[in-house]
Amino acid sequence: MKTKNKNLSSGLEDYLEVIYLAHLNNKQLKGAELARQMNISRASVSEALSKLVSKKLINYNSYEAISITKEGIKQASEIYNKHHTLENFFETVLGIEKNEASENACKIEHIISKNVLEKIHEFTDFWINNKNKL
Amino acid sequence: MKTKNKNLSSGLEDYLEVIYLAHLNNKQLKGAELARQMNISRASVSEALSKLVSKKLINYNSYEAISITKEGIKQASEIYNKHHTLENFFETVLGIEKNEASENACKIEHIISKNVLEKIHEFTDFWINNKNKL
DNA sequence: TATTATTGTAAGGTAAACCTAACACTTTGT
DNA sequence: ACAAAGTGTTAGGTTTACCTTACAATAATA
Repeated sequence: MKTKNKNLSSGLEDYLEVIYLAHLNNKQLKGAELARQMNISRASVSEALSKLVSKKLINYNSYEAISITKEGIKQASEIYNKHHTLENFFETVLGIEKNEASENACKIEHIISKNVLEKIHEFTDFWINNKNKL
Repeated sequence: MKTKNKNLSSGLEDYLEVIYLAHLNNKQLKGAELARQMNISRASVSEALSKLVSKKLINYNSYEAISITKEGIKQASEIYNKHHTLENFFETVLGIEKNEASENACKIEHIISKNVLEKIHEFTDFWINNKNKL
């Protein structure tokens, strides 16, 4: 007796994030291209896409470009914001180099709580405005 | 042609961490107790313990207390330090409540890079010494 | 348009972590 | 010392997320 689980797995979040990015950049994105970008087999992408379709986060028909739904955008942008907040904190406050900042953000974005994220965001803003006083 | 993988999975790191804690507190720890603490079946713990034994991170014989090896201590203490550094940062710098700080640390400790961790540590120290100036 | 390239999917497989049920072994308490 | 309680392992399942191989469908191009 399994019911729909509201929360996406890290994996599905990753797919959705790439799709969202393509959407932001007005890039057509097909399954094969997604597979290339994520370094994952076309077969696995195919499976993942049907999950995202059944969760109504994307629309997709074979051989057409993937499109993201309103709800998909909502969820993806949350993840994407987390990514940015983390990356920004790592770079601006901790002085981590962009690449490493991004890699760490990519992993942490899926598991950090909303509240901690907010605090990190606030702190980064605060830091930018006040670090000169130290 | 599979060779030994140097890195532990998150899961095995969790087991090792609990074993390490018992070691620090001079507590005898048997598989069944470990299962209880981690809310996992005895069967799963049994499997996990044989993996840790084969990686020479613990010593273990049925019905005896689990003991951790030198290498096990080395690896566990690294994870444990990460946990502490993160928890401390969340509490001290971000003002997160202990429980949430710990929960987030538990997840992030397995995936954050060593370098970022060090920077967080340094920053926390710096913050403690200088926040009064703001 | 015929051929080649690209794209998508189905089938079947692997590996990791978990589970329950059943059974065997060990320890404890009376 | 023996029954009850506790502990450990095995066998067999599930789920998730990958994979390869093989084939089918579509698109691009000579």
